[in-house]
Amino acid sequence: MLLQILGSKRPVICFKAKELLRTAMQHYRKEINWKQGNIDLITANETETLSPPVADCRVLDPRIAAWLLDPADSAPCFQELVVKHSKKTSWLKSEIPGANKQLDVCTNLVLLDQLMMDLRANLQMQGLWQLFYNMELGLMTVLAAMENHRIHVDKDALKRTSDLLGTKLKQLEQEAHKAAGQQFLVTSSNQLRLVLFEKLRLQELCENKKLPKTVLKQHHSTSEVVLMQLQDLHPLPKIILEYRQVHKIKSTYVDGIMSCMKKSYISSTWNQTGTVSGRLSAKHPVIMHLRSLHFSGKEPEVVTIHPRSMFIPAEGWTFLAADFSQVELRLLAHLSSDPELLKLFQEPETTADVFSMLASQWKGIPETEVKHADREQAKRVVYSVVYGAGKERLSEILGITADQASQFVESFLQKYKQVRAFTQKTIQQCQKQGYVVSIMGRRRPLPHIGAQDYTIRTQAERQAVNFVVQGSAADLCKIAMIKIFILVASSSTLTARLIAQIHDELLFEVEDSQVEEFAAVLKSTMESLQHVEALGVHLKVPLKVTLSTGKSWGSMTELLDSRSCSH
DNA sequence: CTTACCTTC
DNA sequence: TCTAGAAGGTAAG
Repeated sequence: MLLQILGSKRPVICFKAKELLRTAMQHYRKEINWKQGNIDLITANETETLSPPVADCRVLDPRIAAWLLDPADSAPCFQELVVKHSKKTSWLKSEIPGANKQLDVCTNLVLLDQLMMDLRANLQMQGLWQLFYNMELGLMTVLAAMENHRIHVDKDALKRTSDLLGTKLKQLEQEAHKAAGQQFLVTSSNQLRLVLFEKLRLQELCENKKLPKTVLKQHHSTSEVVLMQLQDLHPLPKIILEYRQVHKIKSTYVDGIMSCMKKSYISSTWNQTGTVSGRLSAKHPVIMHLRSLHFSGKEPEVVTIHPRSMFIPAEGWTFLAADFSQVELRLLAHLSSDPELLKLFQEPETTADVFSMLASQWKGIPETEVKHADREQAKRVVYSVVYGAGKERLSEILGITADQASQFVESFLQKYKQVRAFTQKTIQQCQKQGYVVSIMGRRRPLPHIGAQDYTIRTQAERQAVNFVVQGSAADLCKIAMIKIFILVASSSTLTARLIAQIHDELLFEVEDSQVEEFAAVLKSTMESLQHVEALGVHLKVPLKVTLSTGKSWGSMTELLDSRSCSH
């Protein structure tokens, strides 16, 4: 019924309870334990590699079922699930003396069975069974395999950067002491407050500005906004700001990873039911958030830290990353059928990058002159606008006035007329049925869609639009993961393994000799998802996958299509 | 604008 | 003094 298999932390649940239980008892050295809120029954101490028969298995997890019905309540414990979704709640409450007491295993098995049957009926009624059975349950084994795999980390390099950042912090600390004219604990906001406001009396130099006070006591705050306002008056605030930035990077991205390491590797835990949009989320560490950090070194030279380059493939293996280019924008083109937007993707065998193109148009510079930052800005602008950003927010991003920003929004939506039609249609539909649906049938109830309160209602409206696109992108990525997993599992030669998923990017570790072969099959498999017959998915735009390889995650170079190279 | 996680205050 | 939660920063689109 409920097994924790293959050394994975992922609980696994089956219908054929008795059989599995017996088999499990025979094959594993297991202890039966029932932990409330952590619904595992049997813990297998032995591990086994995931092989095709396992890849095929479907085990019914009520937590995932409940999450599909309403992604808003993410990780309820078993008892909560029973109370919320099972008809047999009375059974739970009345016949078992002491509701808080741990129930015996048999009782729980009966409850679990009933719960899963009720959930099944509900899923089928809501048209979510396919999604549950084929997508989410199929993904479960993929995630289990991914969690089982280790990502090697260059611990020495990590240690070196940690030390480097440490010295940088020491330097900044000394500078701060010099600027303050005294020793003090830089990390302490109390001591900083004493120095800034009682010793240096900086607040007297800017009485025209209002300095926010802490809520409880009427002290001056030392928060970032305050320091920003003070930075022209004295060197100290700026030093503190830089100190805090470097300190944060060090603790989250360097020491954070280090503390998650076991020996020489890390292995994130993936949460399948952690988001409302259907995306995955990862913890320990959040490999999704790693990025480069630039800061001034001792001399004028600039030191750059690449946390991703600490991640290295196993000996004889290479990282291969596959990225769905502009997925959400492509999906928006499909969903809205906007002719201008469709043209962007359909017409040119797109050599050009959409965001670079838009950046060059908006900034009036040739496309070859478009910098990475320009592209990034264009991307943020596009997504902000289509997801309903207000003029204030947009003016922040673009660094223009609110009036200019609202003009910008107008002209954008004027050019891509059907985008607005799509958002309106989505909101209407949500108002009518109380939920929105992604391209593969994932749904999100939005009870506040008809709220009286303007703020609450409009937020729900934006969430509705966002979900349809973001949730569809999540669907696509999940299908891709499953397809590739099955493909590799059923191949007699391929050994590639999935390391991580960063939303629209899949990171694989591939044997050196197989890189080309796998790259080709990966690309075509992912791009073929434009049409998924079984799910009735037929996108009006092609999907584009870009591949890159490298001997570290930090130094990936684009892998160009071998076919286009040969021409 | 949305979706996450993690640290600081 | 401690800690829960808001705020703010990061990522992704």
